[in-house]
Amino acid sequence: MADQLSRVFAALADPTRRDMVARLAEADHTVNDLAAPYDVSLQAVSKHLKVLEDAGLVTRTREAQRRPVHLEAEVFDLMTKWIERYRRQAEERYSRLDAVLARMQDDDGDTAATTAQQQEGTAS
Amino acid sequence: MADQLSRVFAALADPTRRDMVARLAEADHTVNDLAAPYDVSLQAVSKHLKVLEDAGLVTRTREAQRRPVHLEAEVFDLMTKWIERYRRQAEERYSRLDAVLARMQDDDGDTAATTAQQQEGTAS
DNA sequence: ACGTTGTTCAACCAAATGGTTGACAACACT
DNA sequence: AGTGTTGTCAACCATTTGGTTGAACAACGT
Repeated sequence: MADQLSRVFAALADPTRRDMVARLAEADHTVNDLAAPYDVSLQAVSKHLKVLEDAGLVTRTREAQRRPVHLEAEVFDLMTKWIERYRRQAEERYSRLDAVLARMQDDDGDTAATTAQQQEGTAS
Repeated sequence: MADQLSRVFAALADPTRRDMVARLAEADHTVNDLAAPYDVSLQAVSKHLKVLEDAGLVTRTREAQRRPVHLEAEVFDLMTKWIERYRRQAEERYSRLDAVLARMQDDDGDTAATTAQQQEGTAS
């Protein structure tokens, strides 16, 4: 279908699914249990769960007739790794830029109007 | 349209958009610049940028004809906050469960077959 | 065997998504 | 003034998504 990271992000892009994850963080739940608060059919909830399962966010084991749903929190790491990597990169870049701007203030350069992105583009 | 958290997750659910964000973490880019590596029309890239902009992940300022795209890394916090909250909650639950199981081992309870989720459901 | 409970599968529908092409707006360069 | 560069807007198309209903399946209690 798509790479897992895409599936995880897509799965969490829906408020109902995020709410399910939130509740599953507290305790495992059956499908009926999960469906109770929402004003949609049981089948719709089952579909949402399939999306979460395909993303690797939950697993379902069998227990008599019930299908307890269990949150697999490790998948969160996939996202945080991705996010943190680029957040850090961006922040480092901004602080480098701050340094450049501070230097320009001191020097009173005549290239002060040049935009930040060009500075960055040519910076080492 | 939808809440920002949903928009941010949805925006990052697309590999092309994630790649754009990755490149924007390094340096600001113009639209043409951004579009170069991808095998899609410029208009498609423009649409992707609109999605990222609506999510608050990027801003576009005007500079002559060019429209430099700039990454707004603060929005990442929205996601990490959400993710970390439930990850922590889930992890705490698991360690509590570990404690319960350990206690059961000691006691050699006859309810050992009872599933974890039921233990959790009635715990605390 | 039979009904009940819990859950999924199948077919369908409306809206959103990601892509296309064509027109055009804004600016820069002669 | 005329041309090229950079980017967006509008209309269209195919696919995906989130929802519905109705039927089916699976595991129990009787």
